[in-house]
Amino acid sequence: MAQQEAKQRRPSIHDVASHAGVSAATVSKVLAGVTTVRPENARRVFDAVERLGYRVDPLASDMRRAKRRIIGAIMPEFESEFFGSMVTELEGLAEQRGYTLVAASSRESETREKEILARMHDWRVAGVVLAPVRNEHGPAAAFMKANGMTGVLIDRVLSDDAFDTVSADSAAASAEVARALVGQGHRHVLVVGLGQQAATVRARLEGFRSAALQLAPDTRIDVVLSESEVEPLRTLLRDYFSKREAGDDRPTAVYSLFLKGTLVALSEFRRRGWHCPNDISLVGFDDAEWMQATWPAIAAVVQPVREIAGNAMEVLFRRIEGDGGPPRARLEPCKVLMRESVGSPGSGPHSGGGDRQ
Amino acid sequence: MAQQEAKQRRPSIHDVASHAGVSAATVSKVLAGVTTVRPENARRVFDAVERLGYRVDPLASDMRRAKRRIIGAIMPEFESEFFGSMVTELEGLAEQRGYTLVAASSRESETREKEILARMHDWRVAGVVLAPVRNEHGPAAAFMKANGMTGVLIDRVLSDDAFDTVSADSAAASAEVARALVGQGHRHVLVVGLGQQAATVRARLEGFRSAALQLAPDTRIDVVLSESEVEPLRTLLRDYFSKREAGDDRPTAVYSLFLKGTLVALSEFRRRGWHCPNDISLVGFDDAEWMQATWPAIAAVVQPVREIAGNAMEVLFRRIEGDGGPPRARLEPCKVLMRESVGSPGSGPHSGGGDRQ
DNA sequence: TCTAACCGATAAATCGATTTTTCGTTCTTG
DNA sequence: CAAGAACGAAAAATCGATTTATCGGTTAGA
Repeated sequence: MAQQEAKQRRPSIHDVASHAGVSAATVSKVLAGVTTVRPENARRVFDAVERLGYRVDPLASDMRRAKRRIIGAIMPEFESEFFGSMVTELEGLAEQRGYTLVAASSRESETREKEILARMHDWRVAGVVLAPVRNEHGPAAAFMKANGMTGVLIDRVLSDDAFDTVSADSAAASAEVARALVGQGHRHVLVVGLGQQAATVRARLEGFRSAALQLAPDTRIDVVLSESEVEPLRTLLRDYFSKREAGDDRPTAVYSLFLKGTLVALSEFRRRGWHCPNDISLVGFDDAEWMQATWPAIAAVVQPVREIAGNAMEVLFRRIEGDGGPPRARLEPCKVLMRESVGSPGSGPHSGGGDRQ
Repeated sequence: MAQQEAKQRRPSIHDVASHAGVSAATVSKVLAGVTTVRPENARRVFDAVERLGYRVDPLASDMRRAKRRIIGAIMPEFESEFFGSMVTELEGLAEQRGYTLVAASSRESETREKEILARMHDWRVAGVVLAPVRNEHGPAAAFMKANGMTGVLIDRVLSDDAFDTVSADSAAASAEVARALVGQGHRHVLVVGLGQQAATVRARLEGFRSAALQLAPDTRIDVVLSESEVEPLRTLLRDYFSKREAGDDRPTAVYSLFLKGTLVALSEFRRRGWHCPNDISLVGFDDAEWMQATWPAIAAVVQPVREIAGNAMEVLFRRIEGDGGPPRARLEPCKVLMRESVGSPGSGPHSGGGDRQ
């Protein structure tokens, strides 16, 4: 039933109206759940809807209202598990409230980020969930501000004076990593990161540093940051290890502040024939499915994707519904999974590839 | 300049018209590039557009035309690199042609897949790129057919009598994997897969089997398939290995037909203390960034994401523009990257964890 | 000279809904 | 019993564009 001839024009609200013998306005009201309609007419409308297989055209529907039921989501990339599941979550939450999510990737470019935002503004989206490439002070957030758009900033942000922010509590997680490493006896740790993501990198670095130094003031913390690209980081890391190896004072552990850094560190270990955790320990910010399948399993900070997405959507819809309170910065706690890639620095440097496990 | 008062109603085409001293129709024509407008008027329109910061409302614009400039994309998940970059590519291609991409995740559920499709039909999208959960014969494709939607099916499909299909040439790639493994001396290989994805799983399995048997007719090929979920596969695999280990006839190599299978196999190796490639070799369908950073690096079949996306969009737009030719099934060649996880079965079974490299 | 074709532009219809206004009944109530 | 409130539904306005029909004014051809 309700099987219409394919390829045909879909029935409009007027078709339903004439089939039910009422006006289009009445159909609209019935479907919106207005109670001031005679039951008899409501029934006939429902019948006609059923018979014609009618469904409201969201485009036409949104046309008439001030706020359209579309949410925009801008992520720096779609290729990682973190942003992938973030989009999945956001889409589900938007759908729950009858909104459509339009997601776009800024591909780690602030220029593109702003263009996408302009296009979403053209669509007159009700709200935007923006995961900025760098931080909350970029051109995209400025654009949103200048055009009075409503939105939430997530992930690589700390706090903002115009928008709500939701992100992982990087500092606390990093402090926990520091406690774990220092607790295992590590006193010389290398931290690697990407300077571009200034907002969170600083929080992660300082969280780690202060916790480590508090527990063991003699801890030596080296830092290798690449400005904006991942590849330069590989070179910097290579140089760093070469120098340290020559001077025989290489770190006993590496803490990567972002996923690609973990991969770069791992492959640099490979190149040098170092094995985790005997030759060096490794912890990375951001978990991934493969990390528990490889040997050794890689220790990682797990970001609370569901919580971030859920909170972002909640606060966003509050704003859409007119909440005018001051913007709030929310931090969600992470989980730190200490896996086999972390051990005591016992075996000492240059221990070679002998025994594992 | 063009900096309007924030939060204010955006200028409509009528605002531009009155500022330029012409009618809305003229503005529309000028912006559409119609040449039958007096240059003087065109200039005034452009001036007004500039002054007001006017941009066409895509919603209102699409309202009036039969085909809306929206493309729907449905992927089984967003969490993997493959589908993540697929969405990125599709989005870029849609944007290039002035279309907006609305992506949704079916979360590996055929029910959800159909619901999403129905919603996209409500939006009257111009076309759909569907990566079905199972294959081209599912309810989603049937829905598209019944409603006369235009679309392309990608990835887990072979060919269809109603829609164009674009996918990786799984069979050829699997044959190449077979040649590589047999060439290295493997004569007992386990193939693991997910039965749900019938379309491609069969192609991959048969491609592998026929090539292997052709080269070495005595090759023994075991198959472990889980019907639809990943977790059962873990159990099946565990049972399989236990039995084979007891009988002292375990395979010397594993070929996983999909990414999660590779992860399951890897962690099962971990559990048993088997190391690649000394104790067992491993090749997986689907590449991932981490596979070249771990030790050993994991051999994998790389699917041509860009080519698949590019072709899908090209054929889709051809259909949107009215091409009525018979549907075509397109196969894009894969690359096979043989990495360290594959070696000769020399060390023999139960070789233990001694020497690596 | 009169009509036909042509030009450029405007008015009006249209897309498919929602929302406001108007209007005819029926029900209260003084 | 008449005035007014209440009710339910239809008519009309609206959202912001595109497209078609129309129209006045030239110019060309018969």
